[in-house]
Amino acid sequence: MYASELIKGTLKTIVLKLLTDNERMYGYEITQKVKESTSGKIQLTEGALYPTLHAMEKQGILSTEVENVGNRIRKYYKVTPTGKKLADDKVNEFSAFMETMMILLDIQPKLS
Amino acid sequence: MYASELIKGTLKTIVLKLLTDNERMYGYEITQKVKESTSGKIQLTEGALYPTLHAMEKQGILSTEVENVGNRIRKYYKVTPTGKKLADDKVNEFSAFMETMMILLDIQPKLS
DNA sequence: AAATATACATAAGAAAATTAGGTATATAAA
DNA sequence: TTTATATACCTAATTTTCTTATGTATATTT
Repeated sequence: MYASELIKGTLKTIVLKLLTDNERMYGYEITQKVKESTSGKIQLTEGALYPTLHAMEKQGILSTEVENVGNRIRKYYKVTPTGKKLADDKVNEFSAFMETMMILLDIQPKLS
Repeated sequence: MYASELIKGTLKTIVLKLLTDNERMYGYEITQKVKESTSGKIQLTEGALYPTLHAMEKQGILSTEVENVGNRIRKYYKVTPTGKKLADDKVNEFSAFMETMMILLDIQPKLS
């Protein structure tokens, strides 16, 4: 796990990226997907995720579809067209930010 | 300029890196150096920097030397031995974090 | 039967930054 | 020469964002 301060500010970017790649996902699914694809190094907390999802819906970045799975409720999120543009911008911005930080901290990326 | 939320959490790492490379620097100098070497893309605000410097001194990460330059005061900061270890850790952690984010966001670093 | 996993949610508090203000000297421009 | 900009420090109120804690409820595994 990384120091939480590092992860700060990247939540929206991560959510938008996952939702552009996956058509629709529900909150809990997002937490599990991030945990899995980062080998547990990034773990989104529900206390941070849910309020952010609600805010993004309110802002028209995401839309929702509620479904009943058995007796449980499941709330799927999708990116709106507005959200798609924002997703691109956010990912590109993070990419550029990384380039800048690599220069500033004098670090090289691992080649894969 | 990057969205401020992106830069959040990186302030201490940036300060520690600069101070390990430069022996000693004063607050204003740090803001200018960062601005210059990122072509203005990262601009530290004094309201964020000074309280952080004070906190780091209190924690034994940095030590200070006050000097008079003309009629003005200048407060130089240096990393303590404790700070040197932390600087390494912080930079390595950010580096690892970037690797993780590159996988998660599916972005490649520019080769230089 | 109890513990863990799934799945949502909110609310109090902490942490970290922004914004805005304050003091003061030095230098460049109008 | 006065005004604006640059240098150089600082703090305080507010905002933003996250953590921690808690709550509800069903499903599944031990």
